[in-house]
Amino acid sequence: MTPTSGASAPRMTKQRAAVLDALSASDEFRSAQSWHDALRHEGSTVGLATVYRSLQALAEAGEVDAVVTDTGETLYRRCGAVDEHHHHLRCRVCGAAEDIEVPQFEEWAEKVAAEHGFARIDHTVEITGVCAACTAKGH
Amino acid sequence: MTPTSGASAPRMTKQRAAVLDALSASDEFRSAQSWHDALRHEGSTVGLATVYRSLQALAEAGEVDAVVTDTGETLYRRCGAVDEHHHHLRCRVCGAAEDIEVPQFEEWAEKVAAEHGFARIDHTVEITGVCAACTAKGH
DNA sequence: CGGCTAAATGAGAATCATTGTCAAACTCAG
DNA sequence: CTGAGTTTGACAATGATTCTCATTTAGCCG
Ligand SMILES: [Zn+2]
Ligand SMILES: [Zn+2]
Ligand SMILES: [Zn+2]
Ligand SMILES: [Zn+2]
Repeated sequence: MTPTSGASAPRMTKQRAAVLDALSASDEFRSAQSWHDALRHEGSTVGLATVYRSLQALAEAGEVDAVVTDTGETLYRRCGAVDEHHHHLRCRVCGAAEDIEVPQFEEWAEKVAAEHGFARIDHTVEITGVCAACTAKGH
Repeated sequence: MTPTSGASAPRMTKQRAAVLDALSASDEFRSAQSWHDALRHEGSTVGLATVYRSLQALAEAGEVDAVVTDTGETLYRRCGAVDEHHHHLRCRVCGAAEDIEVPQFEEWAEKVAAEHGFARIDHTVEITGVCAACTAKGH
């Protein structure tokens, strides 16, 4: 065992940096496969598995947000407010999204859950639609 | 083409009835596979594909509710308030759930979306946790 | 600056939930 | 009852995500 306690920070490999870069350059929610494509188009040779692993790690670390679509696909996005808990208004067509806060929702959820005897509460609040740009394009 | 207009109501086959029965006998959110298992254990010989098709049809018809878990699995449940729009407080361990209403949420969502130029709004609000029974069992 | 070792990568196989295929079985209007 | 269009079921095919494992590499030490 390593004498130093705690979990060491993940290594900063060039591929992880590339993933982070790509995410930082766009404000859209995209799937792992989509981010992988983007990286390849930029000349990177990252493997698909690595993109999946990086995104998962980043999501767990709270560096990026992840949402699951109604088709089961997981989409990732680097949000402006890193680490801050928030929700999203996302375009189903292009993935563009904005962070939003839902007034008093957290408190309300806690209360309702407690009233029903539920513990270890978690919640999902997402609003989707078609953004102005996509609507203009006829979507 | 059939002279009568519109889509005819889906046929009531014994397997679709069986699926509906199973759903009506439980208040838990379960996956298609899980419902299929349950039906088989009851002696039914329904095929897995049929269970999937039935659940989808029922969900589209608004007869049952469907939620997508964070692992991408779709869970189905026959809710007390059929056809009424509502949200859920669900146990991540056993699937037990209760219908809940979120005060003024729909109106709020519409407003926020409109302010951002989004059209064809939809939303997801789900609260999950571990129910009292499951907590007692040490989950 | 090398050397070293555990962590990270990539190519491809393997999973898993879900969907598609198509011949056979079935519902139900007439 | 009968015929025609539906629905079913066994199984193949998908598609997203995960796993395997040999190979590379980041980060640490001297
Ligand atoms: Zn966000
Ligand atoms: Zn858009
Ligand atoms: Zn419900
Ligand atoms: Zn429970």
